Amino acid sequence: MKVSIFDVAKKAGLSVVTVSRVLNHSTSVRQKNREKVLQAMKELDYHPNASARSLASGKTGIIGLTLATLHDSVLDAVVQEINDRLAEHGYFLALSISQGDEESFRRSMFQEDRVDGVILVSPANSDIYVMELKKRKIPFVILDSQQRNIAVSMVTVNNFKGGYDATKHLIDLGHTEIAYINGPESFLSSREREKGFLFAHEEAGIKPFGIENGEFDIPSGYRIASRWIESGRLPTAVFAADDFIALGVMDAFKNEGIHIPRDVSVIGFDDQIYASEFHPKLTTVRQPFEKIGKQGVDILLKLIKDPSRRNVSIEFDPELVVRESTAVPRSTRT
Amino acid sequence: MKVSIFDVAKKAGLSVVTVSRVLNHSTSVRQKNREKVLQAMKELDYHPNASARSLASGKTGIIGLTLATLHDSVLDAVVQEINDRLAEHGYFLALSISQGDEESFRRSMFQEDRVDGVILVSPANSDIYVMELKKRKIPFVILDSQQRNIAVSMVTVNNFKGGYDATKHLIDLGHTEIAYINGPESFLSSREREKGFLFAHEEAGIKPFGIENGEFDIPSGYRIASRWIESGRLPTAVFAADDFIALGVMDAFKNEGIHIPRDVSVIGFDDQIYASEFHPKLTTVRQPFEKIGKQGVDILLKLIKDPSRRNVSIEFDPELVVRESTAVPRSTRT
DNA sequence: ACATAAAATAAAAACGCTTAAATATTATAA
DNA sequence: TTATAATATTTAAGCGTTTTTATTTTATGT
Repeated sequence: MKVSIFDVAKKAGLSVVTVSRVLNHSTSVRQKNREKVLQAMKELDYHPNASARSLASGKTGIIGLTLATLHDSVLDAVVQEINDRLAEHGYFLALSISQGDEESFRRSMFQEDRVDGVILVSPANSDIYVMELKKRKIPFVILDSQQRNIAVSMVTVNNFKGGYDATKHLIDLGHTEIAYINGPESFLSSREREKGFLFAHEEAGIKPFGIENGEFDIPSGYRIASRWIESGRLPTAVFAADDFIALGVMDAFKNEGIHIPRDVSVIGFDDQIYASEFHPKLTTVRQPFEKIGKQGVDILLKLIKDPSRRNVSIEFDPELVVRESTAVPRSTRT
Repeated sequence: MKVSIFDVAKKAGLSVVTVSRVLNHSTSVRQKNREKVLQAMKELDYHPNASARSLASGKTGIIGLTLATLHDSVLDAVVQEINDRLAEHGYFLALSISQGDEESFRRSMFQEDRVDGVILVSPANSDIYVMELKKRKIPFVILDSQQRNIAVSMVTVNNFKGGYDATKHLIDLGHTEIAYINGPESFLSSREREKGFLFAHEEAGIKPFGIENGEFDIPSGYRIASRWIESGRLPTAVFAADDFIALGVMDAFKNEGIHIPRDVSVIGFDDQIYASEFHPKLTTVRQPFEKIGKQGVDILLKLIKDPSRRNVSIEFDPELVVRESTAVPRSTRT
């Protein structure tokens, strides 16, 4: 009892091709006939079958989105933006949460011509994705790449500059005892931010208070700050590789009555939502997530339209957002 | 130069049907021939075409997931579980972030036979979804429903019990001045938790300190706690309708030197990840997100297998998780 | 070894749409 | 009015599978 394009055609007194034409917004349909078709569709409660359309046209209207984990609120903004932009263009989003292991990838939707294109967000080991996607000739773009691969399209953020800006802000305030808590070394972003931190110190001719290694999470910040407290030797400012670390650091300090920013300044990275919801509001380096998502979609859509198009890489500058967690160091005060 | 099922059949010296059989894990294929086919597939780097399969079989292998927003870390666990379970069964996940307005729904993937089933998570106004899905005969299940609709399958949590348990915990500790900060009244969960809060008080024969209204976020908790501080009249314990509110409350108290749990006890709801990452670690009422996700998938899959199956509703009990943010009230101490 | 049941294979018909080529209609200009 | 160009429509051929239905092969019991 399914109503097909034939039924619509019959009801409208036209051919199926004409119906198909109005379905695909083709121009070659007389306005009068278009209305007839639309009317027939409505009366029959007709809904096109996506599988049939895909099979015939070779396009699925689906974009695959690969995430390493859902549990990354930083990505929410990017994904939301991707979702919205894609919806504007009539695409649907297929989700693939994959740790980047070969097996889960093989089972993923890329294998069956299910998608017109793919967006990879912060892929852990993008190599295996890139190889397969290229082989299968599926257009793709990498967001927040952890590799410096020239042969692919990607949009990234200048993490070196972000690290530099954050540190410079602290130095300009008068700090000379600045600690850096890094994210995992495996992340390019960690390494780049660290370089920026180091460069700012060199430039100012001062030595870092120290560099610690953590994960991108609250407990890392808490643990490391607690160690400082125990040791009795505190930095006057800390630059955390991400907001969660910074939040953990603040939590540890605040619980010991160490006031922020009076006693210690803290600056984060990302400007994810919680950064401005806790007090003092976190000074941080903002990543332009919306821009990243939008740009990623734009690039991908162009790639889909013209697969021979050459790859493009776009890098955005992050932006320093000064809020309440940084101030001049205590010793400088009158 | 696409390699199809015909090419595989020819290479293996068998018919396309046999190839199709091994593709669909049918039993009617001699082991020897199955291997031949698999071998041919590998040699030709054959990948089946999902659109063609869907068109012929009437099944897409895709499950639609509808979320009101991505920005709800509470849902991450549910979505993750759904993703994993679905992957186990060979399904893919199509994401639809929709505010529940009619228009975005019309444009959604449900309209073109794109999905075999749908999972609705915390839908704001599920009516329009339910109507359309039923009309289109698409199996679906609602998780964390905000409506008490009997004619659909859903899995929920007993929020009344959660509210009661949280409050009872506080009362058992000796508290008699307990405040409740509610989520939006529009949420069934808010109203139910409040009822549980009230019932525990009635049962104990005491009066609540007060009931406030907020959103499910950190600023709400902070704002309300700040008001209490300003007024100079504090409850000895506060039950927050969710962990974010609780975190906001703790932030406000801690910044004023009000110690938790010595001066004020705080209990949350959900047990989302941050609950145990800040200090003191938050006592809360845990929602079994994994179970909810798993059960939702199970129900949906059964519904897909047998659409005539009658609807089922499952309700899980939440679980009190006592950590560090609650203790006996100050006055009770020796 | 033979009849019979069971299992495997083959041929052909959908599945519902798009698209290229061919044909018919309408508009435009001479 | 007629020729020509521009537009719209139709006919027919796929798109790559699955799913009957019919046929052939293999296994089972006597």
